[in-house]
Amino acid sequence: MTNGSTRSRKRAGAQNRNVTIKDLATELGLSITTISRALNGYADVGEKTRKKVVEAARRLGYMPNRNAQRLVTRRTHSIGWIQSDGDNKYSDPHFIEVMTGVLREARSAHYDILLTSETPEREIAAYERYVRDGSVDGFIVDLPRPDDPRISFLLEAGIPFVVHGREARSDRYGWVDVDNWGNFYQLTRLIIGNGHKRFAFINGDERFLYAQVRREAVYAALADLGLPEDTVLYLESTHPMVEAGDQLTELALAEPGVTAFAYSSILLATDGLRAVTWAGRVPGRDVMLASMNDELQYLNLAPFEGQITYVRSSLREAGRALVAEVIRQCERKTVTGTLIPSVFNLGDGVEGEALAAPPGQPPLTEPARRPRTK
Amino acid sequence: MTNGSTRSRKRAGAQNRNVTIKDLATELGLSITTISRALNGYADVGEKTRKKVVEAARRLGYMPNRNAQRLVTRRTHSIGWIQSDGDNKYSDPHFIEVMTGVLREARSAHYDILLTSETPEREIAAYERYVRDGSVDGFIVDLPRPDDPRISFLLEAGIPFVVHGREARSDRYGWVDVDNWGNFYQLTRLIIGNGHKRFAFINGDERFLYAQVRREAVYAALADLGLPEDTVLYLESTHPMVEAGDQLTELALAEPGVTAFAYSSILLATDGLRAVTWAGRVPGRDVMLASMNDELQYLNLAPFEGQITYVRSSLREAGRALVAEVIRQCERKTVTGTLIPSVFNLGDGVEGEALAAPPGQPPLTEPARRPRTK
DNA sequence: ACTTGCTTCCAAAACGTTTTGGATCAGAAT
DNA sequence: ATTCTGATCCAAAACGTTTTGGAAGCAAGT
Repeated sequence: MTNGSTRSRKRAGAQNRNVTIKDLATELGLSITTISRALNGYADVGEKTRKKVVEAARRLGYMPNRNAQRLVTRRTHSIGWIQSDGDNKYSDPHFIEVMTGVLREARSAHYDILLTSETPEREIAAYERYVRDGSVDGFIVDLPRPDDPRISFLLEAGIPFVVHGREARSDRYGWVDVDNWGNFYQLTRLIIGNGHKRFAFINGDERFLYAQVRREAVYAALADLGLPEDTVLYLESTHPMVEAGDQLTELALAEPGVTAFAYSSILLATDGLRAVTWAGRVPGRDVMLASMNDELQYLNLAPFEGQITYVRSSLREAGRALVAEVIRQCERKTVTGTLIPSVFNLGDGVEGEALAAPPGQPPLTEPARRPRTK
Repeated sequence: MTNGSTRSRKRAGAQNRNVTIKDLATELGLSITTISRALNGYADVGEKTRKKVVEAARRLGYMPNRNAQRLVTRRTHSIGWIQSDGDNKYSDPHFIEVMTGVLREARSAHYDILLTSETPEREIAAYERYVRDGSVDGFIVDLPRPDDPRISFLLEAGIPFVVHGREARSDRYGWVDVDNWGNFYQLTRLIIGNGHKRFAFINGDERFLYAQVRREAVYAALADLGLPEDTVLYLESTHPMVEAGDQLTELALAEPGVTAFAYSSILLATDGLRAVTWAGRVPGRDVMLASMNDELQYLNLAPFEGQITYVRSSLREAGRALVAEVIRQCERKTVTGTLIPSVFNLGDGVEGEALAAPPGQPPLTEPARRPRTK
């Protein structure tokens, strides 16, 4: 496939050996022990000699060999991200958003990210291999599914990992999540509280837990409000760019009585806004759009100002928290959960009083999804 | 920012040492030398003992420690991708597309990808560090710019690398590229050949070489056809999702005499098609759309069938070729260039005879951009 | 004078591989 | 009988760090 090979030429190949700790030792007439301990900030090396060592290290351009360090310390200072090659989820702009945060935090913590794709069959084995052969210290697991086999395995194997999301076992591992349940419970109340009798909910891919939790939350809110289930017209988009928001919105517009739209992604919502406008409806007057907004960095929301009610939360912040948590886990052996904050942003003409959840309602920070009876 | 920490709990922490080559040696009563050479397929170990060794290795779940291997062989079997944290280019869906190919080829070649983001100031230093400290064997450089300092540095330092794109020095390093020049030269001829007197060209970000080459090609084609420069209305989109194709297309529609549109990305083109349709024009009848199509995996082109003339080329294939080339370079010290093939796909009612380039025209496989006099 | 304690340094072992330079032995060639 | 030739194995060194368990020197306390 990659034919068309053209030129060919030898490379210089200057096989210059790197400067090692031993070079510094002979240069300064010290032992390699002292060099090592000086550079690593131990207290048992004199202040004047430490100065000399760090000066010489900088002057000779010394750079510790990370493989030697890893071999002896049994810590790699790098964490793995194994992408399932089967699904197309990482062509999703949301993936990039959290990866941006991951890379940024990793850099500032002096950790590396090992990115791999693996076929579903070999995926589990890859998790074991990468930690057993000394490639990584731990993993980040994105987009958990119900009874996710990756989580089962990693828990069983005792390998450090953090999950972007929660499920039934989330008190046993480190996680980072947004309050999916609370946010969509609230969005539903908001829509109903603004007088809409029927609305469409265009959700994300139900194979993933976050989408299931959001669906539960919407139906739970309706139940708590004493409204029938068909108050919501439920639609699903497996990919924000394959099944675009405008097509699904047009579908919903054809249904009688639908005057509001809830979206699981701001990408779906902006597409939906276009369809709504096209159909001659005016948001804030005769129609209401509400959405989760994951703050995709490339998306300019200015043109949609005031036309979409959204609750925003930063996926990039989640990415940062993910690597912070997995590092914490590698270094202190404790697992903790982190909730990324969300903030509501009401569109023009939208009343927000429904946001104050009345007593007796389920807590907004519902820790796990409530299984829905089929 | 990542407040809301909740639970905390100790982890099991079974500090079980991994099985090493030494364990195999004592288990089988052989020397570690023999184990190593048996596993690595050397000829100086008997066939029966080799059988025993691989069987024992599988039985005990032996996995070679990669850091020990890397330390002694001075080869890491992993390649680096350093992303500039300053620009937003990797929120571009095109990035994901090539990364998909990169990861796939890396996996099948048993290489790892080290992904990092780095601030522009420290970027160059990072390239040196990652290869000097034994983290990676070489690099993939994406989206080269004019006189790209990364290329200058990597050439100077003699570090293995491959560039996704070509420029003046491209005979001195390994590269993978699509025929940007030829493709846009041809697209221009195609538009003119189909009777259009004026057209808009909505290009990508001119900070990157690929966009500059495409602009050169369009103007070169016009010059070769004896047409004035203002035959083309030149527009630039710095990001396919920030400056969307529909807005720029509406802008072009307002210009007098514009009946055709060329796009640097299929994302811009599909947006543009929407704007054109909105304006009541019909592709194939009174308007023509032409585009580069990078085969984004999530993009469903079926709804646009026949309405856009495009030349498609696989970014995923380019990704595969990139890691293949950098591996080849690490192992055989030769640099070669690879041209990813392109194929034209004419829209409804579009005549393709202009595609046969008349003699005297510049070759379609123009190796580098022609500097345009300012 | 003798111990104690503190500061500053270091030799040697260890981490888990690969590779070098033989050693051993059987059978074939001389 | 001796040498030669493969075939099969191995001891030891090396890769570049960190860490362990002191040693040396010196001042202060007894």
